[in-house]
Amino acid sequence: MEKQTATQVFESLSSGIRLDIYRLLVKRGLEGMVAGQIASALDLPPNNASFHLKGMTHAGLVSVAQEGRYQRYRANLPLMLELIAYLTEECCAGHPEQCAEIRADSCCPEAILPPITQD
Amino acid sequence: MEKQTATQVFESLSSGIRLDIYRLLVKRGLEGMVAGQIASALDLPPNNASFHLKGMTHAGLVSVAQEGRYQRYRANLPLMLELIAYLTEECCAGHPEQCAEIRADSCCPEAILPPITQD
DNA sequence: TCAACTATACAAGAATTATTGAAATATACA
DNA sequence: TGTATATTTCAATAATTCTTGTATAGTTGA
Repeated sequence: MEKQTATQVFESLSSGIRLDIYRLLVKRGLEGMVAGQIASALDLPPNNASFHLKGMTHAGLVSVAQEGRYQRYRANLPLMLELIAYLTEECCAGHPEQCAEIRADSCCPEAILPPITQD
Repeated sequence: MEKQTATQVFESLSSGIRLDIYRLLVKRGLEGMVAGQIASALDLPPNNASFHLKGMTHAGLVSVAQEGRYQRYRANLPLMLELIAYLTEECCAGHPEQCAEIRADSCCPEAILPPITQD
């Protein structure tokens, strides 16, 4: 993954509005939502929702498909998986035993580890 | 996880410099790096590195421990795991069969799925 | 074609963030 | 105590992003 792709995705999710949009779309899965639905679900002016959706689309975080006069948006879950891989690339290089258990648990987001202790 | 925590983490990673810092620290694992090392590794003015590290620390993305006159920074990996759980909360609600395979593969970041097809 | 509807594009001001240089704080060591 | 080192804080400017209102483009169905 290119660094610019990663920063664009993170920039997209750094706004409360865009984070709400993304999580809403993740919940909807393959069904997705059309722009107007998103705007009214989150009580946003349609042009503001459109502004944020444009940025998210450009970052690849959501996809858009035209349906007549509607625009249907869907979350791009695979991109999130690529992003996680990018972040943990070469994790704990040189000391694989350190992060073995961390990466193992990262396979099950439900299992949250306690914070790293500071020596 | 609180929404504000999530947006702060994403905001932290939305800058190329901070993303570089985070990935550098992930590679170092528990060993971490002191501020000066980080600045010279990334060819940054020390005060600029400090500026970004402060924000990342406030977001919880990195932790800091004093070692004499040095400040040692470490990546907070568990927070990233919480974040992933937060993002995929109620994923594909109502149609669990849709995302079953996606979530299964999310357990192994190496396996990247093709983009979601748009109907 | 016309009117209603959906959505995006554009422009302007407010607000936020980034970068740099200079100064300050704190620790280490002779 | 005095000097050097490590890091942070502060101030000022530059750059970017957010929000709102208005205008434009495309689609639908009478």
